[in-house]
Amino acid sequence: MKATIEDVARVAGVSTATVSRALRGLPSVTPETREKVSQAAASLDYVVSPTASRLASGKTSTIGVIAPFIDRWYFAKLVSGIERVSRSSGFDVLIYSLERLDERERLFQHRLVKERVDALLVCSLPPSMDEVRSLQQMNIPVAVIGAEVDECNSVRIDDVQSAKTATGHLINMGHTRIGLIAESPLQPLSFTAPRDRRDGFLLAHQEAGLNFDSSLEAYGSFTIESGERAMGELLSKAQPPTAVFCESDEMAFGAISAIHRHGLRIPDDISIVGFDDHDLSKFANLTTIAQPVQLLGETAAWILLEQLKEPTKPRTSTVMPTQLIVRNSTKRLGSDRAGAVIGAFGSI
Amino acid sequence: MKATIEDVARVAGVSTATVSRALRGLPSVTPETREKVSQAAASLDYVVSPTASRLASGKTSTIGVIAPFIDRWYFAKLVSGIERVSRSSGFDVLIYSLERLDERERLFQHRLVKERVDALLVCSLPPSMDEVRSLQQMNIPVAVIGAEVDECNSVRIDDVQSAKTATGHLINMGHTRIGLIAESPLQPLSFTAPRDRRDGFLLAHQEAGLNFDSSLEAYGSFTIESGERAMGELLSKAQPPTAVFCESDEMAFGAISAIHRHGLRIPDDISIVGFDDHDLSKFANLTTIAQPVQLLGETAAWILLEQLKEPTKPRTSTVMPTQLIVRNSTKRLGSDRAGAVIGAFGSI
DNA sequence: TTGAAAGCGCTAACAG
DNA sequence: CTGTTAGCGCTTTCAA
Repeated sequence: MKATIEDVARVAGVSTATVSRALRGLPSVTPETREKVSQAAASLDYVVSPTASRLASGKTSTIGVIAPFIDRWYFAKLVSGIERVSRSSGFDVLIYSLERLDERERLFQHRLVKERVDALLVCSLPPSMDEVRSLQQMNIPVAVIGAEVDECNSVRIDDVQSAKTATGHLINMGHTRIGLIAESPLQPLSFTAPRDRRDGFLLAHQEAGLNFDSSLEAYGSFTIESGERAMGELLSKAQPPTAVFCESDEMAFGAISAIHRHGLRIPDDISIVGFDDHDLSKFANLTTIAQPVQLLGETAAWILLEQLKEPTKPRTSTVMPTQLIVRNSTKRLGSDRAGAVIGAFGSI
Repeated sequence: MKATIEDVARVAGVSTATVSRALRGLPSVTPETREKVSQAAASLDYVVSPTASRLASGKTSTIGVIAPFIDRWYFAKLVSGIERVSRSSGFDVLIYSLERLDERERLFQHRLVKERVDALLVCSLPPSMDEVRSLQQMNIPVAVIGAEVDECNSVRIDDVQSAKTATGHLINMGHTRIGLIAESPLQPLSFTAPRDRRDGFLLAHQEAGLNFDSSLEAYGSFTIESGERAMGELLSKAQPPTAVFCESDEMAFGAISAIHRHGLRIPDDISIVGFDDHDLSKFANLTTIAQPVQLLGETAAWILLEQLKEPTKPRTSTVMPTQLIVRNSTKRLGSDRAGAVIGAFGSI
């Protein structure tokens, strides 16, 4: 029933070693031999057993992906990019989602991963010191997406600069009381992007000689719901902000919702800037920072694959460009509403 | 450096066979022996080599997931559910995305998959006759999510009934000119859900003694953009519909966008019903059919795992419940707007 | 309950 | 360029 390499060898009239070489496209095989082998393999409907080949070669042809979630827009896009380039190089992708925190330790600590993966992609989770050490002990190529980590490849955007640009846009429009919807510092998974974005926000103020009223900071957890709640808090202030920078588009969606629920209008009463350029942002007419998420994933996977081919390749640190996309959720403070452009999700 | 089962055996003073049995929790091992082995393993920081154990046992402890995309809300949620329950049973999840169509053939045809997977989960892609045959030749448990397929386990919702309910809601509200934004029949990947939803839509008309004006049908491809385009077509009709049923929430988002772009209001000028209950639908105030997507994934994975444990378990066909969630994107034809509820994505 | 030994199907030296 | 021969690290009869 299921043909092995021996069957192929027999039919082709060569040794198993030759079959192995021929099928893997190694150079030292005559065209004729290769052809003979291919035909034999085809006639037997033979496919190599990845398991056997992994055991013998010590290579798994698999890239591991560690991500905190996989059902959020950002991570799904990332994984999609990773999967695309990995598979096109014949690599499998093994996903480790960290939704349960206790798995985190198990994942980074043990050889569990090392045994099943040739390279590792860590998404948006700067590993702790200990974890970095564990990673290094694995002695496999590692790339981190969305953070800069010593000793690891990294692919990311400049969160500080991007947030500064977003905030600068608001400041340029004359806003001075600008709110911030940021990730709670209590968040157990320690991302760096939120902190960086907050820094950029602050930096923009500083460079503009503006004072940030820290009562205008509210916390969310990168979800719509939390963004809505946070915006609710800001709106309940005695003197609410005239503009708000949200560390993610999803929180911005929540904020938009809260604003409308309070009977206010965007951008007339409040301007909103998000971060990500979520698929829906265009339709929500949200001014935001666009980052090439899928491309981040593709690039990171590509770097790892290159390093697997050529182990001497040096570590790289790639910073991808972002772009401020001005839509209709922001306007100059005090000005009339610009034109007659109606937002996508007009009031229902 | 890396300990093997032999090292453990030596330290524990037993044979490798016993180590294997002890570590896998097989019954025929004295508590004392097991304890000795565990300690030895721990002291050596030993983890089994999945590769070796796979080759020896013929089991991969891996579930394969075939999905057309992984960066769309529905599929990401599905995968998330699958991953959760698989991993908690010690199974890896291998994702095969079919974004490139040519991969489809390769995937179903060959033993490529069979060699790396103990069971297969096919998401929303009713396999063709040939493909079903291929699947059966693999002789492994297969579950299909979102479609009913002979000889396979299936986990799904009742798309016909759900769409009928959604449409019925519109009809109950007095609408008679109801538009339909459906998947293009030209779509190469053959899903059944779209067809079923269309059937349900038609059925609702029929049972209400209503005639469906087929000029009110427009096509999309389950994306926001395509929904927007489709709605644009409907709005350009001499006599546009007063309500529209969209086969997915994402297309509904696009439709909403188009409607506002045309200066019309929801639900005052047009009512909209979607399908899915996307994370954002609550905030877009979209009336829709909620389906338990993550649960579908969890259930399907669970069924497969059970069948792997107990190969005699019969195939199952599970239909999960859906629910009409009435929000503020629909209203009775001709009535005043209900109350003062303001939509989440109020006009920006 | 435990051990000995024979593979699982392939790859990787090492010869030739 | 091709064949021979050891393993890779585990599981699994079969005996004891």
